[in-house]
Amino acid sequence: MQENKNISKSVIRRLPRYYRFLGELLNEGVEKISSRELSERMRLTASQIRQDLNCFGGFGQQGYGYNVAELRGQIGAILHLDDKRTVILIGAGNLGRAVALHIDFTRYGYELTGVFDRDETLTGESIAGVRIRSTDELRGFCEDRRPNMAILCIPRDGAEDVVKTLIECGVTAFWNFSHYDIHAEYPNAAVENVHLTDSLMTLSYLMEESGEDDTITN
Amino acid sequence: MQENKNISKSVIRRLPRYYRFLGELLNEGVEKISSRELSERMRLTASQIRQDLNCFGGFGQQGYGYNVAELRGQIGAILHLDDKRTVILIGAGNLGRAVALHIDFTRYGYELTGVFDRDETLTGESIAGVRIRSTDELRGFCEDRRPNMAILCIPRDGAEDVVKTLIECGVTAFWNFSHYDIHAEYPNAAVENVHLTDSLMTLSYLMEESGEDDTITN
DNA sequence: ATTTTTTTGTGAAATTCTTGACAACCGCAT
DNA sequence: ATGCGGTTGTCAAGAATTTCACAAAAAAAT
Repeated sequence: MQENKNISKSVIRRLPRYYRFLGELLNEGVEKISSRELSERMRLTASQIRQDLNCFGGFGQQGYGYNVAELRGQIGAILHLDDKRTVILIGAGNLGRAVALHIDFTRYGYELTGVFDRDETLTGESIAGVRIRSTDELRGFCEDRRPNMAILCIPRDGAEDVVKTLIECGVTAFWNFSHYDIHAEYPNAAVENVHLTDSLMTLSYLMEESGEDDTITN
Repeated sequence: MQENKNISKSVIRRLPRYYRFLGELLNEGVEKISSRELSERMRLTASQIRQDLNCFGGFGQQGYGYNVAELRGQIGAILHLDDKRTVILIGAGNLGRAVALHIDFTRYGYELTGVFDRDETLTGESIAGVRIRSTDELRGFCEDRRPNMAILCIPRDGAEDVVKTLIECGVTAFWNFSHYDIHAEYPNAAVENVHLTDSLMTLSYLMEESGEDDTITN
């Protein structure tokens, strides 16, 4: 499988949603589904679903559709959800805590192995069963334990240095909740920026425009 | 101003980022900036910046560039960040609390006026200075206070009913952190879905592909 | 004043993404 | 066996988005 013929980012961004919907269908006991049925449920075109899935190989069967369990498994594999990975959290404030507690990491193959905060008064406390360490220990810990991914829940000002340190220690993936944009200085790093305030501002725009119709395309 | 000639969603999604970078420039005391300089900073093309801004009117001056403070103000206005709005939070779990405490709502024109949770043992507690109410009070509260927006930090199963209730009470904007997809049943609603797990799964994919280069376009 | 440099605004080309259309195929009923 | 309804995989058209390129305009330099 995995044809790897230049998969576009647009397709990748839809895969988790497919995975989610297929999980729901599985819960409901649905065994097979056609691209048309799925398209109605997900509010997109059947053509897009077929096109997307076809990037990775023929998971469907003509006249039948797609087997829900199998397709979900395939997408999970494409997303590498079966891989075992370790993750550290930088920043144990409100947001960091919530992410650590709210996300079911094991479900996506991750294990939370370290939590760091520059506020030394937090050192020793635990979040999600993991002891909070001082940021001073960050470099030593990473060189030793080699985490695969780092979650950044820190203010903008500290972020640049932390990223630099982590890159030096070989961390190449970042789930970035900070207001700092990790950019192309590190071309081999994988970055997902979660800019909550950007999302809120987008909503502010949409709120006003949503009534007036025909002003927004796509 | 505001030409309103079918602004595409892609452009809208970039506006908050412009706003953020212009805020930083302002903090640094930068007075004017050219599309080229801004493009280097933001890692996108100068052409795109000019094209984007031009959707809303000519904010720049040839041979000079853009005035940082003025441009930021204009984008803020386009995003309606000056409007006064009220928002309620549904779900006072880890994530709900973190959002309530972490986001500086007043900065974007919002006031948090209500918090609801179906867990009655939380009733009476306060988050961010707002008393937690039982979900039973939701309908009454909304009919009375008419909040403009609702933040959903609840599990998937409760979400559908809550959305239905809120729509009936005239709430038309949703900042949705739940796993439930609010979809086109409500064509006039403005929705921003923040699917954290989708983002995590995307990162899982990118982690694996980021080394192998030329497999991802865009 | 005049020229040079810089930079925007914008039409058009290039690229990317989505949708439409249909042949090939499968399962099922007859 | 054979035909029918349904569905995929895929190619090509269509739409949207991004980039290019340059005239017009402003500022700076001479």
